[in-house]
Amino acid sequence: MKKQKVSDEKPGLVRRSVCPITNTLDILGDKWTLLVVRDMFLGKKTYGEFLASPEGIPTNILADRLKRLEQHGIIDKTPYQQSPVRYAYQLTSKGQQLSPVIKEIIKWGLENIQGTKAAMMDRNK
Amino acid sequence: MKKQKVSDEKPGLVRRSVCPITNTLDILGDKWTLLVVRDMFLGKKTYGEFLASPEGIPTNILADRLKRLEQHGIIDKTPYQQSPVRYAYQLTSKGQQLSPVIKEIIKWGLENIQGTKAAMMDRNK
DNA sequence: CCAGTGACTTGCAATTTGAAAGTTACATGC
DNA sequence: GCATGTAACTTTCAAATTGCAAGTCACTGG
Repeated sequence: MKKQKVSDEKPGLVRRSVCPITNTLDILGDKWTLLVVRDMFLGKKTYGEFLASPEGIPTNILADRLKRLEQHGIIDKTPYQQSPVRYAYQLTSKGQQLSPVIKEIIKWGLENIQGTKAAMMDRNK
Repeated sequence: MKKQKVSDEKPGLVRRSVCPITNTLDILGDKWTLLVVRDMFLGKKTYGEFLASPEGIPTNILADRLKRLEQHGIIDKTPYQQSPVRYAYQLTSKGQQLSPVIKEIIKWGLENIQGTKAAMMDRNK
């Protein structure tokens, strides 16, 4: 029932439990993070492309989530041009391994929430 | 019989998009909701049992999440005794269908977050 | 009558969210 | 040269949500 500090790791990190679900939720458990990951599976790469998604993520939230995903090694950021510098984000292998999670969430949503559509998950659309 | 879904849009419902991921996150996308679902897969049934989990969910959050899960038809609540009345929560079939989602999250967590352990997901513990 | 238990509800401070506006660094058109 | 545009953020601040603690309610058992 006690929250434990992780002995060897990053100072400041408080682990709620050793449960893999709990620890995954501490990284991905909110309304926006997985939508950014979804967009990257759909081939989107830039800040502007993420902003353009239909859900309308606020700019400050997007910046924060990109930073956190990067810190957790789920995505990485590289400049794809200089003058002016522009960045491309992409999934690391850790991020790509989220594919089965995303897939099962899509499946559950389509089967259990009326009005959801698979169409938008089509990459060439 | 349980009450049937209405085909009309619910009055308070604001849909961010038709994406199944988005709509799933609007129900389950936070740090606590899936932990309650996890506990139910582990056989826990009562308010007190959920409270006793190692993450230490606050009482008001637990009450709120149980209410929301019930409203979304993912769990249901029945009195298992009278005088004083005591309630048991259980997953509906909609809730049980979350099993593959949970399974993939556990898998990702175990493979990608150091210090997580499968042990606690054993039912007879 | 009093303590204890299970299932909540309430109060309130702290944290997080989100809408909008501002910033930085260039590029292009007039 | 200057205004406008664009991409990628950062800042501000009110509103909403979270989380700790305490309180409530309906009993039971001693």
